[in-house]
Amino acid sequence: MATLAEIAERAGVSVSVASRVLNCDPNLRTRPETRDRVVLAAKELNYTANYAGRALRLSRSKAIALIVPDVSTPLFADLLAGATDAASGEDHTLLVGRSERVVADGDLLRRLIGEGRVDGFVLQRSDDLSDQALESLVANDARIVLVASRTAHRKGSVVLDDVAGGRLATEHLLGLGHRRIALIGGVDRSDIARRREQGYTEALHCAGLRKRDAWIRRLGYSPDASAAAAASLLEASPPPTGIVVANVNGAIGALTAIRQAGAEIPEDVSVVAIHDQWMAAHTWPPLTTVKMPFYEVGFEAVRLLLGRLSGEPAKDIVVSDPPPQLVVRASTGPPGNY
Amino acid sequence: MATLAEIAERAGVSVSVASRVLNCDPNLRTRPETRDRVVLAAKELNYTANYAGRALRLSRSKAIALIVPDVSTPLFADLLAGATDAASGEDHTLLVGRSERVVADGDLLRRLIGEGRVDGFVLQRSDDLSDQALESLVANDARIVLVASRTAHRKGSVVLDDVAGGRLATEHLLGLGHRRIALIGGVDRSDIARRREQGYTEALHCAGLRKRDAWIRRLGYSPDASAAAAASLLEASPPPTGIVVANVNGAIGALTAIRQAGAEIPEDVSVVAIHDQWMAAHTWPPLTTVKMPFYEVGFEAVRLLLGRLSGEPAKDIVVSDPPPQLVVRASTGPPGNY
DNA sequence: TTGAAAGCGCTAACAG
DNA sequence: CTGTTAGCGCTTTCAA
Repeated sequence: MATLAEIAERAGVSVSVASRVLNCDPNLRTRPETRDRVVLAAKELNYTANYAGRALRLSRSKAIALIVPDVSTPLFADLLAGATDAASGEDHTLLVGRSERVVADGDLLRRLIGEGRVDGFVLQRSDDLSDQALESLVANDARIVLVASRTAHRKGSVVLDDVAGGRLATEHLLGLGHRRIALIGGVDRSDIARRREQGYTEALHCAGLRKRDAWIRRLGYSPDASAAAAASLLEASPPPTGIVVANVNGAIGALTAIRQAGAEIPEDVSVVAIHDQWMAAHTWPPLTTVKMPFYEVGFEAVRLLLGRLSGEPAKDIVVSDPPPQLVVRASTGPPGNY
Repeated sequence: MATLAEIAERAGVSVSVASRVLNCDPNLRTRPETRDRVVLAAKELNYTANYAGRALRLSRSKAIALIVPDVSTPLFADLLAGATDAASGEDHTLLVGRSERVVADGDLLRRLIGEGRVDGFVLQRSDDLSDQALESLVANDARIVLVASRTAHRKGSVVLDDVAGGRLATEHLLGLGHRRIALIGGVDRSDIARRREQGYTEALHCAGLRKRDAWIRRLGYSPDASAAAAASLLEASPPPTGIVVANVNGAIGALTAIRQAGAEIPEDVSVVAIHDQWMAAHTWPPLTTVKMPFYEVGFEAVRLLLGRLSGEPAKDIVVSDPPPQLVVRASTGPPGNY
């Protein structure tokens, strides 16, 4: 590749002028003609600035990493797309990492930053990371932004409007006439799960209902955990006629378990899930969901991170635009009569 | 972070010695004691080599990119895991890109290399890229390795044993007693699809059967395309009693379409898919699949790329270890009697 | 056995 | 308006 020196030579100027022209240095005063020569030379030689040279000089790698617990869910694709778009919009590259590594190797993050490979991180917490471990991992580091979940003592996060999501899912069931509505939530320590449950509770209250422990399960978001939860809910007496599952992937497992237990969906029990993904249209029956703006979360998270890296103050963001949206398919219907 | 100069100073040696010690330079002869002092100093200061400095000096970024058409399928997770493991095993970082970009911006790849952001690419072809476009994209560039598919005129690829996969899926149905076996394949120009179809054909031949065009659909791997294909297959006369779907995601769509058409699985028609993913255990009925070693493909691909980058000759690899493996679930059974 | 020094490509402070 | 130059952190050649 062409170097800056070559451009400068060809344009008959010094490297510093070339550099400043190509970087659009605002307080560079140059006669248009020299400017044009530089631009032309750069184009002719197909110049692109060398990354390492710039990084070394600026001590900024212009790369950030997105660390997630699970890339095997289509939800991740949305997050990644948002993050990638925001990153490349600001001329940054995005690395993807899996959080098991990070958990196994406590100061991996700090080391990656130390090496100068990346300038910062967007981190999606893994559910098996304790609050304490998380806090110590992120400390008060401005170079780490938390995504989807947040912590009590630290600003710098982007989350969904989980309360609204939980409320919307529950209200849908309520609107269909359900009164015995169960919740398959996440594990206790997940703040996401707590917020979705709060939405569920609020919706119930607004309808003059109270939440009943017998209809609540908190086993986590995996298909298997939710399957187990669903099976046990069907044995409650009376059993619920509708179930809010706090995560699509869990709901997919729940569907299987319900059918294996011999119940019909939605005749015997309706199921609505929070989050939408393509597979939801291909379950049997197709799953009613609440679509959450996860792309936007990814997008905002890298915006926030990049902002912080250039000195903006810390803040916590709740993405509420677009708002959670109900996608009605066939897994929900009016309650049966038993 | 500590710099090499700081380490050198603390150890009372020159930077060059420090560098050579820390890089385990084989033809460096140093007395153990100096060596130890350097190592100790590095440990005390928690030294990690600065990335940009090294990259600039070596003109090697030690980063490679994995470019894929679709991150929204769990299959991608396997590929990524394999690629990541191989990359970090050789002290490289992995970037992830989506191929739409690459297609939209023809010389993105070359530019990324030019900038020195990455040393090379593992590229998974998108089906809507024509053979010609692909060839011109990768040319004979040693810094690009193709994954999952390959081209006629160029070495440097890692693919699955698709023929074996297609054969195994078909033999499974044959073994259950099916004689009218259909194929929902990929689009014509996909070499993956062609190989899987070849496996299908071979298995049929071995059983003394011939493939019939009326039982073959080549619409692509998406759930919707396969759904349409499945629906149309059910209207063939006579209809097939078993269907091999060349991709899990397609099969998930096919299942839906078949049920919507009112047919029972596997009583009326059995379905087996190539590739396995967690969702297959949660379809209804749970889907019988042929698990392919996609993690290994990712792994081998970056190995191959890294090898090529350090001068090894080009080659094409077919990953056949572990071999395709049948995962019997509930979507296949003996043919019904109609 | 070890050290000095050049130079990778870039930006920016400073000098003209 | 433009040029000179130092220096970011590293590796490696060459000399001692």
